[in-house]
Amino acid sequence: MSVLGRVLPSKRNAPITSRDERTSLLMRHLIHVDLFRDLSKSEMERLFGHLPMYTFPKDTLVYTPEDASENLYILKMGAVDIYRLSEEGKRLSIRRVFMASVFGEMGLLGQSMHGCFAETVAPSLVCVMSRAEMENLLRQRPDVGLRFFKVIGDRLKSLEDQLARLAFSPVRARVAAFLLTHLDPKSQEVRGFTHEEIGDSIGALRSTVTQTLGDLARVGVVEVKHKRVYVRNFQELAVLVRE
Amino acid sequence: MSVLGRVLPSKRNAPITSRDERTSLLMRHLIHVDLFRDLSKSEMERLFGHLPMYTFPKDTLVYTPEDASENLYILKMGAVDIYRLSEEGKRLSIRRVFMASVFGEMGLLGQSMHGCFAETVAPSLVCVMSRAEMENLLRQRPDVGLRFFKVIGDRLKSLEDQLARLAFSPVRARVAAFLLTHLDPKSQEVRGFTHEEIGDSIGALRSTVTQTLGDLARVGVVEVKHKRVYVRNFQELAVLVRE
DNA sequence: TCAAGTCTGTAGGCTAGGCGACATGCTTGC
DNA sequence: GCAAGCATGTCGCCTAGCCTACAGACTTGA
Repeated sequence: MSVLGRVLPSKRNAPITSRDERTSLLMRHLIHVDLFRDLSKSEMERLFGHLPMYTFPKDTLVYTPEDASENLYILKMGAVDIYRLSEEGKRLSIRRVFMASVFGEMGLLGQSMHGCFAETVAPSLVCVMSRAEMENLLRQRPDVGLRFFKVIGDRLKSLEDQLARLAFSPVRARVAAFLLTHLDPKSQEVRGFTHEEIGDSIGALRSTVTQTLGDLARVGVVEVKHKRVYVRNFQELAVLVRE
Repeated sequence: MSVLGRVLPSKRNAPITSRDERTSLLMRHLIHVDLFRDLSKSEMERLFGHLPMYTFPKDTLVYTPEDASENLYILKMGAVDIYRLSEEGKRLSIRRVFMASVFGEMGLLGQSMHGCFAETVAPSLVCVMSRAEMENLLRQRPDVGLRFFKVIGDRLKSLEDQLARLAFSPVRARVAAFLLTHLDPKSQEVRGFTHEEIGDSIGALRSTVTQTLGDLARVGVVEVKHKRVYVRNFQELAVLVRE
């Protein structure tokens, strides 16, 4: 039923079974997952020690809309895109998940048919927790539930923001917003997204995004390199978001 | 800080304090709130007996984006619109809440500044639960937390659906979708919404909605009356949603 | 190092739907 | 029962951004 085994039946995504290897990998990454920060190391070991873990190459489906499995996926390394496809095959990216966060939470929320694909955009290490296990954890530790609320609150907020921007703002403002929310504060740049991916996540055509980035570059707000956008005028960009 | 007292300082929205009246109103409506179905009558009485309750006339703000209060609102009677306003004052309706459901859950999810207005669209009876009280309840009764997950899962799903439709579908399909989701199965009609309200909730102009409904009527799919749309061809409408 | 594949730049035609404006029709409160 | 105020019908203009198409640039793997 799950695509896990179906799409990638090779050894590459076979569960990692060596006890030592498991424990080491578990502990090294789980402690960074915000959702579980209330748990002690020993509790994590007890709760997660037996969970299956998978490695996926780039461009691999983790789940699809047809997939009825209700799991919480913990992304320990790599990156995963959550997206929908329209009837005609157009893509709408909902979000990109990076290491030490979780995805697939809709399955836990009684929304198994939520219409999303989850696809790795980099080689990834994923841990899978079933709904039953999660419910069990929540019953034992309501404080984890409260953290979970926070995580989901962020999702709701961000979805409402996206919805409002799509309804109100022209492409230019949506591009500006995308750049600001994906800006790496250190390097002052946005990397890892093609213009097409940006378009898919703000609801615009690839060529329109290229055009818009070109406009922004001409005005000196950004500098565009291959798969890379350097933000030169943070202030002005923040103004453009509000148009 | 809360707008509760500020906007409506009259007696009309003063808390109802008579013990008998309270209990009667509480029990009559709380038992229909899905979120609390795991609780016994006596538990409800104990947990909710002391909560403030308010009556609001039509067109009254229950909270605003500036409102930092973190409450869960239980709508016992009436109807409330949750919406955002753009910079230029354009409205985007997120959803309309009817009796026996809850709203304001974002406040509980650590999103006090979530940018939404809640406004009654009919005379309403509202019960208010603070974040602390809710957290307390969740700690005592994790099963209520699981129900809450379901409620929030529905919200996430519906927001994603709206987002996808806004990104992919033309106005006509969005109108069709609106009609289907707000259709009263008994009377086969959609009532209570002006064309402007429909527009605000699908991200379209009032006049465009009127135009579109006219088109649908000309094709015989619906019949349009004042503030009322009778669906005549359910099948065809369902097809139009997918365009 | 070269070739294939992917990503980006650019341009022209085209239309959905925004925007404004006005006229007519309900309906509700006095 | 009337008048004021909403709600609806309709029209024309106009632009953002879709769509298609192609060419040049960069990157990557063999």
